[in-house]
Amino acid sequence: MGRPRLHADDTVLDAARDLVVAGGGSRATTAAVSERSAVPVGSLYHRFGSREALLAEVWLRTVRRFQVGLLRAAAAAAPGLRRAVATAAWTLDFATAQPADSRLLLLARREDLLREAALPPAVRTGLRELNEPVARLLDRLVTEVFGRDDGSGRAALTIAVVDLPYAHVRRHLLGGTDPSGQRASLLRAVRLILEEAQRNAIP
Amino acid sequence: MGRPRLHADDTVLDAARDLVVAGGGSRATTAAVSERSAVPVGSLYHRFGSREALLAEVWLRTVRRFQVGLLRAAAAAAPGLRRAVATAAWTLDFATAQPADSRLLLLARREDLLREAALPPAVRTGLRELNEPVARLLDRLVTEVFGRDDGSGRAALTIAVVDLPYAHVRRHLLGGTDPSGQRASLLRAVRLILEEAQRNAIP
DNA sequence: CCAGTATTGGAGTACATGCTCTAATACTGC
DNA sequence: GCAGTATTAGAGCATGTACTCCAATACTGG
Repeated sequence: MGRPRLHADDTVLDAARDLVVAGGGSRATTAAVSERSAVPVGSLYHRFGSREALLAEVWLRTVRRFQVGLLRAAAAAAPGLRRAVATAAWTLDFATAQPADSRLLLLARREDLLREAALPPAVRTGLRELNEPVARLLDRLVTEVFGRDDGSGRAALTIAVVDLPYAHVRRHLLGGTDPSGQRASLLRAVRLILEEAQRNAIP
Repeated sequence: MGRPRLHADDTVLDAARDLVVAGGGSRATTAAVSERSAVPVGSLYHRFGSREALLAEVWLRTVRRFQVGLLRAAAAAAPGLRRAVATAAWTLDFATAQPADSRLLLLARREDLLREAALPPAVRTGLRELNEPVARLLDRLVTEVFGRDDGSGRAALTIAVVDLPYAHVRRHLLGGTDPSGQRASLLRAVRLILEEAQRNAIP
């Protein structure tokens, strides 16, 4: 079945990710990825088809890694507030465990890496289906924490569990400090916001 | 003293900013900026010297606008908790008043727009001095709110006054909704976090 | 050992991009 | 009106970029 592969896909994806993280999407040129990964451009195109498809794969791999851990952390926690806080905590823990991937999620935008129009169909559907399990998790958390599908509850939950940890980690990664240093005080803030929203929601 | 200027600098900077916000730093090519602003490339180079310098100017202008307003809002408020909340509020108000600039701050990184090495010295020192007044403001808030330079107090303050408003505005700008809609509930959360930290800090 | 084949490897190509150059232009002070 | 000059304007150039092409390579099944 032909000549065996000499370079693992992850080698290429790691190189591309590191370049994007270090200097923005435009710095990950085919030549730069080739040099950093020691994989010739010809091989890059044989594997991925185009620069866009390669960068899309970088993005997909990272999002998948994050979400697998997120769903696992949420599943392991007790229902209600506990689960919500555990969800928030995962963003911090991911940043500590996988700093490079975390940087990609926090510092690059999808639009910087890929124009959806110019992608192979398989990748496009992959992208679209990624957010679904997480959306379902949020639905579940809303009903667990607020008892019903409350609109303003959902807003508070998103802020507390998604946006606030995101902002926190982003600031630390940009500043070069360790986000887990203030883990306790961040999670306290998360809990406070949710409890306050609970009080407002059930008057 | 020579031919009068036909195009205002801000016209060019606006065009470049909008391109960056819409599609990432790499989309703001000299040709694209020229077309969108209706200013010929020759004029761009006559004014700004290089593409890098132009993008740096875009960044500087936006950061300056944000920080001038921030410092003014903080100065106008009463000391202590009030001032801290007013500081947080400014991030929201800026997003409402200057959505395009706000998008730039939230969605672009400095590294995406410029490599510090390749900049005129004046711009480089400008960049470096930008954050200083804001850092001093944070110091001042820490002592006002917590009485002394408390480490955990500083953590809570940064989370409440920087991270939380950032997260809130980001969510709304990405989703296309108006961040000021939940202004009251966001500021309540800011106050809650700070009060809780005060209780923990002075036991 | 011999097809058959998937992969390697890098020189070569067409094109986009940042930037330069110079003539034309339209104002000011004298 | 006449220098003097800052700005306009866009054609042209050198370089960097994504991508192609094809011979060479190294494995597998028969």
